[in-house]
Amino acid sequence: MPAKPSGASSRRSRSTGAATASGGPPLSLERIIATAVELLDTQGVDGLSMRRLADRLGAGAMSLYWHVGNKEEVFDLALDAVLAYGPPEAETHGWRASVVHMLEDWRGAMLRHPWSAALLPRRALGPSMLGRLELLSQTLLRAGVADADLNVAIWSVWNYVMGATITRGSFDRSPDDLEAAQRRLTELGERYPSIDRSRLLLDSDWDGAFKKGLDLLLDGLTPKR
Amino acid sequence: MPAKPSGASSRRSRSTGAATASGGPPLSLERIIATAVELLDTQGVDGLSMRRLADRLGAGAMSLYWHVGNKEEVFDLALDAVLAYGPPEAETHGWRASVVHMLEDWRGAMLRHPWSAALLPRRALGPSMLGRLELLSQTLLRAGVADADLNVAIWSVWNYVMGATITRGSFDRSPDDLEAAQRRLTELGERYPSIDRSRLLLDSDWDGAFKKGLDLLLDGLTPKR
DNA sequence: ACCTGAACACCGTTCAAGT
DNA sequence: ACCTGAACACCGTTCAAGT
Repeated sequence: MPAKPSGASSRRSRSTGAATASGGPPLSLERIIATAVELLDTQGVDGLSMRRLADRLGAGAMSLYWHVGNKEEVFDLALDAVLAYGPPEAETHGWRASVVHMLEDWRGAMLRHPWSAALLPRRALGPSMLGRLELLSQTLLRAGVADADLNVAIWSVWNYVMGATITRGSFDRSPDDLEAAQRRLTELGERYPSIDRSRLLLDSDWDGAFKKGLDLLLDGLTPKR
Repeated sequence: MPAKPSGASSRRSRSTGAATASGGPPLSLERIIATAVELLDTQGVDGLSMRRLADRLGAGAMSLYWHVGNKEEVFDLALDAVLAYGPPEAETHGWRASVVHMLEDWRGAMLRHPWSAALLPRRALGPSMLGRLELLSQTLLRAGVADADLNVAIWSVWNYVMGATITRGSFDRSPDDLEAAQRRLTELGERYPSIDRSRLLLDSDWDGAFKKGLDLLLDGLTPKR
């Protein structure tokens, strides 16, 4: 069994490269991950199979296993790629702005790649999320959160973003679907009068609610001045 | 194609029943769901296959499809079974106690069946969750929440419970695993000094944090008297 | 009414082999 | 160093058939 790079080193293949059977560009970790993300975005989690991924890359079905240990690693790498964070170019003023920026960017990334939110809790934390956690941690300390309260504060924020985004994503089906669901609720009639009446499934300002709740949460977690 | 019950009617097979090939009790929706939950609890989401489920029931591989449309329906039914809610026998005093009771019961159910939290956002809302939402809705109204604020309040609570439980469940690996993860963090050294120092992955009082955060949230959502 | 096996179109992964 | 096909042990589901 030859030594495999197994995902760590992704040196680009130098020279012209014999390339793949169908004449496409040669395989590389970057290309594999980029195509995996593409496939996940368009076909969903169940749409990603090693065989389909290889096919899309113009490669033989088993070629991927040279670059990658197994399918789980593909998920980990795609997830980490999608969650990468480069802090804003412009100087943000104040700890609050930088926390909010990071969290909204995180949420945005998960909504742009709807498979990611559901996947994130099931995988180990990759560098992208560790980086975000580190930034969050440092910024909260800078904001005056006591050492003893730090972990609770971090997890509260984390939970808030995860809960809001997962829910929002799951109700982000087509308007027709939502209408149908709400109609089903109405048919069930007397069984669920209150949530039927409030049109719970339809009238929800997700973005506004997110911002508002986040403000409340940060107020609560942070020492009052 | 004969008319199938397709999950709605679950009338029990009367008479002794020819039973299954291996002589076990006859199939029924109840038995199928109960065994599915068992399998999910012991083997996880990936451990549930239609073939394995049938096998465990002492039935031929394809017998399930008489009782159930497809695998997704098995998930829906197992999820709904696990999330059923019977309000407490004893009279609870006050809206707050009854909200807290329902939410902690919900959280408890998801933690007892670790596959359920991750699955819930991906499936349509079943009767069990609709019932809980209805109860929550009515109770919040009783607590004085204005009609216009109701949906935001409901989703805030929902998001809170989901976020907290999914995260908690995902970090509920063996202590050894957690130690290893935290050690890996330490090795990465200067990269994540703050979360390494706070032992973020290890020192987390999940249950305490949940209760505290829920109290804060309910205070914030409910009109101050 | 309920259960069944054969068959189809897929999977992930190992392995020995090619260049 | 990198890519490949054959093969293995699985999947979910359809269908025609059994009782």
